[in-house]
Amino acid sequence: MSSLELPLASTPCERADAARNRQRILAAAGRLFARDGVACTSMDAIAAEAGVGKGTLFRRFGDRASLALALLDASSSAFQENFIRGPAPLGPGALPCERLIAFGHGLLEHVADNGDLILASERPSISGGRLHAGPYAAYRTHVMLLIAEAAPDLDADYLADVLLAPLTAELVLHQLKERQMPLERLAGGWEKMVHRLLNAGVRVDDP
Amino acid sequence: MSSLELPLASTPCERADAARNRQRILAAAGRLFARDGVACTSMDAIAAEAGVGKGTLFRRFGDRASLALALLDASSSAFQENFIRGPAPLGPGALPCERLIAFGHGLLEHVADNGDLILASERPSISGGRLHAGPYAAYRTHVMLLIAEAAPDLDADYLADVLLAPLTAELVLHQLKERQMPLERLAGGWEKMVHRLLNAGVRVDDP
DNA sequence: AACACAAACGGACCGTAGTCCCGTTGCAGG
DNA sequence: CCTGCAACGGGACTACGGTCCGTTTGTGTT
Repeated sequence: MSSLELPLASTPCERADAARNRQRILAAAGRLFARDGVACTSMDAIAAEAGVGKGTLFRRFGDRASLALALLDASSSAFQENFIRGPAPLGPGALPCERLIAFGHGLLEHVADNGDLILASERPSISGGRLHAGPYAAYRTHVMLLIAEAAPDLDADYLADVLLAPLTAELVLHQLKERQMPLERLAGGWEKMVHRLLNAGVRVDDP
Repeated sequence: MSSLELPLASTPCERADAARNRQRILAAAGRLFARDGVACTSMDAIAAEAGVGKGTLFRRFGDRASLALALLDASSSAFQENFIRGPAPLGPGALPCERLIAFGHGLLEHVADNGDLILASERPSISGGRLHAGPYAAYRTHVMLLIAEAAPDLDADYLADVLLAPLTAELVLHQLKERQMPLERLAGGWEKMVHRLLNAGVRVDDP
């Protein structure tokens, strides 16, 4: 645990056939997910479509959730880059409260765009999977720092979990699809909620 | 469709062997869940322990989640009864904000007591399972009414989901077990959060 | 008591996620 | 170019949730 070596980083050259197969698998998974939907695509089908054996698929990606995570990596990293180093109000430069609101808007959009894939990446066999793997830790740290900056009297460590909870893919997709709430309503509700929570005692101008 | 006869309504009494087997199955499941843990108990094992076939098990309870729900029914119904008709501050009689805080405390306790079972009942194959089945709808309606009463200018329909999200079994168990947050901290954080959200502009006395 | 029939029973069966092991192959060193 | 070996490949295998269907059994009727 202490001497954790990143396997990808420590193997400068992945064997050529392995790299080729990884690409094939990612491409095949993307194709099938787009064609049949994430939920209706089995790992067998992905392996077949990629022209590799099942063993290879699981050797490369460990499990279904990690494969979904790998497919999400690009857009997920872009979002992280934006809220860490991007332009205000999402990135540095704006007030913490405004950044937090922008973060919620960005995450809502990210979930609306990549919902099914995120859901698949959050559904591992072990309990509390999404809280361990994936970008949750990064989101959490970011939100915690913003809360601590905006309202030092609050329990930022706890509130970070609280504020991330309503942005969960399962809930957001349910609100969008089953409950037919438009994305703008979720964004507006989030904005007002964050304002009231962080600026308690300060009158918020509602337009 | 017009001359539809309800088959269930015409069979007031369940057949004796069916009732006997239901009891056997519930008892066996309770025993194995207690002995080996919910996550490590297979449906096959429950059927064997109950001395019935697998078909019978699934005929009675539909799927794993519903079986967990049936085992939860007693304590879950008791909690519902309490916040609907029980004594204040959980039941009627207190201010909506106080009732909402008490509701959160009650639900946190319920989750802390029955976490693994709730988790099993929330993990069906279909997406967003916990939002469709189980007591979520009742919780949601209750919370929505309290919000609407306490702060009519808020989007109670949306905020009900938001406030229930941090009380999810997955998150609460993670906070309690992995993050080692004591239950009192979650309760305190919830209380302060609800106060700030519903009483924005009103100074809350912090002891 | 005998009967008829719906309901319940139970285990064979299926699809899927994930594991394992052995034959194969790319790659470095001689 | 040849060789050794560690990593890779692939499919047979397991465990599990869930379904199906031929058989049994409880129950109301005559």
